[in-house]
Amino acid sequence: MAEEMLDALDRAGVRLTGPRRKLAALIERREGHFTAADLLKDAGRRRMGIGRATVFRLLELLNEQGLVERIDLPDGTHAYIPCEPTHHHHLVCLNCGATTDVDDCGIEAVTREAARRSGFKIEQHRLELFGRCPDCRSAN
Amino acid sequence: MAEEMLDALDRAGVRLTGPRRKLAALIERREGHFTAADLLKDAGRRRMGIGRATVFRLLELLNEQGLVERIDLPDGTHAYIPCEPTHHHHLVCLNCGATTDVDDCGIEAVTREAARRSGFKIEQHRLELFGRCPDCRSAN
DNA sequence: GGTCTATTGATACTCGGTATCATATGTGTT
DNA sequence: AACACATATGATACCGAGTATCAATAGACC
Repeated sequence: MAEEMLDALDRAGVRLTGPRRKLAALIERREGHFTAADLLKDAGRRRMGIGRATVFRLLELLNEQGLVERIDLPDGTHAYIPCEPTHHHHLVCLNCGATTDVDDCGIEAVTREAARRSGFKIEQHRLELFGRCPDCRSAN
Repeated sequence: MAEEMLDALDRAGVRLTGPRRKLAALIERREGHFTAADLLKDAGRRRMGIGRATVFRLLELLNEQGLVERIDLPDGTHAYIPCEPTHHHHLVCLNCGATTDVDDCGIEAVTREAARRSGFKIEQHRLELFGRCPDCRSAN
């Protein structure tokens, strides 16, 4: 997955620098959602000497490439999650933070119906689902 | 609608203070979504002498009562919108910021399907729709 | 009107993210 | 393999949204 990110960066025509490689590796080992601060702390613990700005810059790049998305947690805070660069929605475990992608699932029909009722022309939508992942369900 | 807010505050058992009444009136005259800074500026222009903290505190109260919701705009910024205290979703005009509420529209089926595919137990969801409102569509 | 607690505004602070800028480092070229 | 130069970097300062603190104020009930 770090490979995937580096490939995408390459394709985007930006440089494959040391800090970017290291950060991609750190993102790879993360599970569930994380914040920029989490990544920065990971890097700090390993004495990687990576600056705050660099972390935000990489996250922005990856976001542009669709490999990372910023989501709004129910508590109002932001987090980043690694994902596939196709249109999809996120399922977030409220207990452990694990995330999965789900594709369409019939949202199109919903947006069409909402458009019909409201007279709006709908151009974008965002759907976020929150709950318990299978592990956390069985763990209790 | 300002009445509605004041009633809700009363029901919530908090005091109906001057600043709260004034802010409720300001929210009433707003169209579309607004930020805390917008409200504060409104209040400042009218020399109401209302503090920053008070604005945030009222928005939080109204949010608890379901009369205001915080949404995440596509550009990543936050805004507040006045709304009804029932479960619903928001349609936001990308051009003028107008918002409308839409109710279920078949989302239940989508979450059920997503739950089936992923094994998650879904407890909450958030759907935000963005597009052009009827006025902005016809206005070009 | 008086009392007492909730609320207020000022201020300082935190936190996520961005702007700036001199220095360092990838990368395409030779 | 070294060159040149644009791109990326880290330090620092900054910004805007939101929260914590706290002495002063003002609703609400008697």
